[in-house]
Amino acid sequence: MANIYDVAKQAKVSIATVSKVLSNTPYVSVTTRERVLQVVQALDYTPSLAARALTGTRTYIVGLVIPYDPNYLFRDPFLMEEIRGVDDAVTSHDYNLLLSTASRSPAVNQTNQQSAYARLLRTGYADGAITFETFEGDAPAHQLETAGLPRVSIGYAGQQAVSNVVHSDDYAGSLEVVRYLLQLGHRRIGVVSGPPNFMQAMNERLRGYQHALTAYQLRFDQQLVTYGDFTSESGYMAAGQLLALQPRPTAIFAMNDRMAIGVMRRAQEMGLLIPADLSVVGFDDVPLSVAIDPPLTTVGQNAFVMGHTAATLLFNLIENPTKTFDSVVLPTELIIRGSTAPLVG
Amino acid sequence: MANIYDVAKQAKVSIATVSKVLSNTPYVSVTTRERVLQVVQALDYTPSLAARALTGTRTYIVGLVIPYDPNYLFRDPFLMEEIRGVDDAVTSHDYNLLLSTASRSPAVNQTNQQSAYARLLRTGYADGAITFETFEGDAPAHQLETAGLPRVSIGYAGQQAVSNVVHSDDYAGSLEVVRYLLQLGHRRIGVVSGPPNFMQAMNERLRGYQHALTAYQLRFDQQLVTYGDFTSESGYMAAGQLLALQPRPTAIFAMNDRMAIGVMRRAQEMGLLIPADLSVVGFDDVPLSVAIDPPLTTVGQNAFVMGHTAATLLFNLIENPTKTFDSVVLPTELIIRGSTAPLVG
DNA sequence: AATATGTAGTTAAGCGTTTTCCTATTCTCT
DNA sequence: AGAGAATAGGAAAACGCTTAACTACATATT
Repeated sequence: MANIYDVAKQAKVSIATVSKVLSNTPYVSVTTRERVLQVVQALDYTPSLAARALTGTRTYIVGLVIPYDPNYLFRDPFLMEEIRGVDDAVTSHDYNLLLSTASRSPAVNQTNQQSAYARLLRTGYADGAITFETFEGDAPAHQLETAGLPRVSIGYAGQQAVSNVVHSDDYAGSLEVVRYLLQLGHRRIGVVSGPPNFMQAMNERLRGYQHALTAYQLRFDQQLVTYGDFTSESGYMAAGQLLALQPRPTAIFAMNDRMAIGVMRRAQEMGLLIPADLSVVGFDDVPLSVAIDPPLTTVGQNAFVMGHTAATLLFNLIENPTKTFDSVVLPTELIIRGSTAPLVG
Repeated sequence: MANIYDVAKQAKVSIATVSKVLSNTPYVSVTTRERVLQVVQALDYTPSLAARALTGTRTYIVGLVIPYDPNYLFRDPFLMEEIRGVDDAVTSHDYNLLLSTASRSPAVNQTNQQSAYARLLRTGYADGAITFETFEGDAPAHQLETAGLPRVSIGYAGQQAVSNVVHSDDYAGSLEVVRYLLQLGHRRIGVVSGPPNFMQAMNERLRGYQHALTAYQLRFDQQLVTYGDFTSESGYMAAGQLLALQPRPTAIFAMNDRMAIGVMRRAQEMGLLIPADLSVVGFDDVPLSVAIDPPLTTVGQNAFVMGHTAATLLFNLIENPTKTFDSVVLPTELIIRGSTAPLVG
């Protein structure tokens, strides 16, 4: 592979000039710049990451700390999209992504003694890091921060005062979809949430639900809230519970699409027509939600954009480490399809 | 952070000696070695990756090329486990993982102009690469190979003559489970496969199915083969098709556990008892398969081990690039649970 | 006793960049 | 026209490590 000397020689300049051209430093004449760039092209020259890193300026690498949790796999389709978003942003900044998987319980994994965060720091080899919602308390985030490594987390901060987080506006999305159901005339709205205290996002969605009710002077009824584990099977089960209630709910808000699909299946098996007898809404807007019958009304959130945003924010932070932020909240979108209808009678 | 000079100074040796100690080069006295190691400990010294890479010997980084395909997400829980296995092996070798996501169709992603493979090469920054089953033909693999970069792929080689691949013994696993059903007395065994020509693994499992039949002098009946898309919903649909057949199959082999769960649900809804009226088997042994009722008989394959193995093989290859191999096939395990029973009557 | 061999450790070159400090040339004023 | 500023480019140091080549000494071999 060509190095900077090869370029310099062919362009008849010093390596310093080549470096300047590549870093857009001023005081290089247009003709020289052009000439150098042409040689760069011709030789397919890419600066060596290692050498760049060694000079101490930039490593052109950001760490990606992926949480691993047996249960967490539920979030998977989302995770993958988020990663892709991160990767996209990172790549377009000419950066690279260094991966670490982090076990929730360190014991799971014998060989990995150090935490993913510690490893990231040890190599001294990243300009920043993207982490996901910190199960492990704020220790890891702080660990990175005290080491002076810019970090952006995807997810909620939790009780801890962690800054630089990005997540969807789960509260508002939930508020909006429940308000929509209320406007349709529904008053008894069942809920299928995620596992209690598993993800902050679920709490936020519950909060949105409650506030929507309050706005309509409705009492919150604990009976109407059930808990699934994100699988469509658990939605199916939860629906059984909810639809046995007297009086029966006329709408069900499942807090992800897969559970909503389970709800629909159960309802249909019970002979209920959707949306005539029961309105069903989900959350996420997974591809499957358009494919089913009737297509699912849901709250859209864009995992790719989330990852992309997080990475972009990280680059801002790398540019200017003092410009931290509290949290960036991405809007959700109410997507009305065929699974909801006004309450009749 | 401490560097090699700090260590050398404290240990009262030259930096060369420190380096030798760390790389286990002979001709360092035990006392000196001990002393150096103690200082290394005390200073929490870790060699700079950048500097190491620059000397041209090793980068201590391997690339991980993750395929991305909207449909591919179905394989997700598996992918995540495989990645974890890779990460585990890589970490225990004191290596790091550089991530690239590769889109099946380049058009999906505007910003990523170059293929993940090309990017990996450009940085010149990996000692090897792990890739996943190559949708994109053998071009990428060859691209890496001609660049002299050791590579191991997880999955099947496809039609192309790609070496250094590792995958499960799908054929044998399938053969074994179908033979087991045959031994139980079943003769009409329905199949729910994956999307046609999507993954080589599915073809292998079909081949196993056919050979098991042949061994029992049974004719292969195309009617008994249906195709799902790995979701439990698709298993549910496929089961409807299969169970409408006359005479009805007495056993169904779903080629992943999620589809098997869909099959079970459909059968149960139709009033069939499992395993009394219908035996059901899956493939993969996902955590859920023990949790359902009855627990699912399935073919276990270990994604973590697969990833770990691939990485370990890659390190062998890095040590000795000439020692390539054709393919490493990981055994599967027939796991008999409650969803299968001898055919009665 | 002289030479060869083995062991322990050091010196110094080199990896490919970035960047600071210089020098040289060309403008721009007065 | 001459001084100072702006522009253009180069020389060389520094980043932190590995390794080949070397020195020095102790031990073994003849």
